[in-house]
Amino acid sequence: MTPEQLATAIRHAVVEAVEAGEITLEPSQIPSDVTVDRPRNPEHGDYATNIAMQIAKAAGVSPRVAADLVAHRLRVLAGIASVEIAGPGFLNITFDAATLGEVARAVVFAGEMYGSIDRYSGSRFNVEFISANPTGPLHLGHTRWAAVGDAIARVLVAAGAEVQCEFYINDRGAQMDKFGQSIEARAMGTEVPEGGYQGAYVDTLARQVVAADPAIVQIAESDRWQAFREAGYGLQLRQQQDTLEAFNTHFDVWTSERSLHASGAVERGLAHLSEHGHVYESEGAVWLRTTDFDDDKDRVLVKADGEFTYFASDTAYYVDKRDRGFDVCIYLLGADHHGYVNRLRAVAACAGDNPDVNIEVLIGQLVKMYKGGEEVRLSKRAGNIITLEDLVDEVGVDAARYSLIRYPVDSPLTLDLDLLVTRSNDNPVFYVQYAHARISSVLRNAADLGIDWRTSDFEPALLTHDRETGLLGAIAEFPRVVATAAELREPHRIARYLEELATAYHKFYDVCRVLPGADTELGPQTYSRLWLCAAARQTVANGLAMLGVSAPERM
RNA sequence: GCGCCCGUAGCUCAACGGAUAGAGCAUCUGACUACGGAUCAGAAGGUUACAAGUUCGAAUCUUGUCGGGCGCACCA
Repeated sequence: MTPEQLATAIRHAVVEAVEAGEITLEPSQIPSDVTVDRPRNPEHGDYATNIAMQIAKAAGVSPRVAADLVAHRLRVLAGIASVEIAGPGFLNITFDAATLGEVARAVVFAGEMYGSIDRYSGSRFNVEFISANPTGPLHLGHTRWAAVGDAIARVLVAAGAEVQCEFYINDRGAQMDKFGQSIEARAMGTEVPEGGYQGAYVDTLARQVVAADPAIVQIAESDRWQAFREAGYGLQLRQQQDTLEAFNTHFDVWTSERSLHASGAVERGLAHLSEHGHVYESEGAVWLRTTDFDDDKDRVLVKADGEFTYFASDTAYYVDKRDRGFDVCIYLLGADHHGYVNRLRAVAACAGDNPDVNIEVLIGQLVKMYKGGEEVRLSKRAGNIITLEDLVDEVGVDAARYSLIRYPVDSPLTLDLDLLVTRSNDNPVFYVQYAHARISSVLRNAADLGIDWRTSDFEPALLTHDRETGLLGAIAEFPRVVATAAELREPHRIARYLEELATAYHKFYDVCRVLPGADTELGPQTYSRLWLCAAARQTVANGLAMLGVSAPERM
């Protein structure tokens, strides 16, 4: 019996009590999601539920009475050893040893699919993140989303969703012109224009552009900056793409703002919005009445000079995504863009969609970084930006991704580069990976001894040691953690869970000898513990895969 | 001024409204001539910023105050 099945059984017991006339509840008063916790205190059993306290009031009975009605229906179920009523009305449930042990077998059989659930099967998600200008390298501000956005996508996939990761290239507008003019200036040895790009990378781009096309310097001065702009654009975009692939973050689709205009998607988007009646003209400009839907002020789509605004591209892009068949469009934005939330939701509403369903804007707070006890400030002008590549060079892909993913994004994150490079528990990725390597070592040693646990008898009832049941319980939690992480779009829950799972394994390993040694002989216990090890390793590996972090067999 | 986010151990942070608020780091004390000591066992460390409220139960929900971050374009 899994925790999920237990929850179902508990709900069923409530329904039975109602049908038997023992308590009176409306169908809506029976919780659809029954809470089943793993208590911290082992005296409280393997699992605990608060169902009695939830229904007591509506049923007009005391929690203890409600608890008793549920308890005696659970006690007769196969696999449940005991059900006790405790405290204000908690039900503390203990499984038979074999019931818990069966988890190991199920995990081994499920393999890489363990933890995959069907919560979102049939749903199509578009996850857009980073979406930087192609005018420079990706920096720390983008890095958090590069890791977290990718992990969110992986978790949603594990939850059964069809997911497309998308990068929106802001390749239109004045900043691109400044970019071109800056490269040109460096190549021609002239002054970088006011407000232009100063970083050393501009020099590098200039050299690369000229090296690839020496004739570019011969172009007439009036047109030359545009040639530099296009050449630099191509190089910089390529560089961003290579960096992200090396970071284990893959985008299925790269959509450029220019292409939205070239393909007529912008006009189509505006037409779509007009049909829904939220577009109007005023003071020579065309506006979207976003104030119909909670925005502070209406937004301009077409300026008085006839130019489309950036906002026009955004609205068209949203309509385009929905036309491509996505049920939910997720936007991951930095805190410096939180002012966009209401207007983006308003766009969805203006397009005739439900902003509570079809669009989701997640805001991530900014990342600070310390080195040598001092904050490393981000400043493109001063040229001391930390790029995603810098971070990876310092700490490696696994540590960088893990450190960025293991915290919720709604609070600002402070990372200490000096601690990240040390292989201590300040960087728990090593703790988790070590558990995987350690299990791998045990299984390797077993094979060297000629022990084939797969073809041996697995006896789940032998796994009764506290450290064994603790590990089994941790393994059994995984699918529920995936469900929560997916529903809340919080992949940090996977990381935190993996740390608990690793702890459970290390504790088990410390006390429970697996392979035959001085005091232990090859027998059923060895085989059963090897099954448990295999299940633990599989779960660790599956969890790390959801974070895009490697699961090494040796470290 | 208005809006969003945050305030938890010395530090970095956890905790889908549940039982005694937990980890790691730092400090202190222990554990292998058997499977990887990058581990494990233990000690110490708290008025969950503050004040009211909601309820069987609040770090979590509501309101207010204080403190910090970010944002309020016919820029992109």
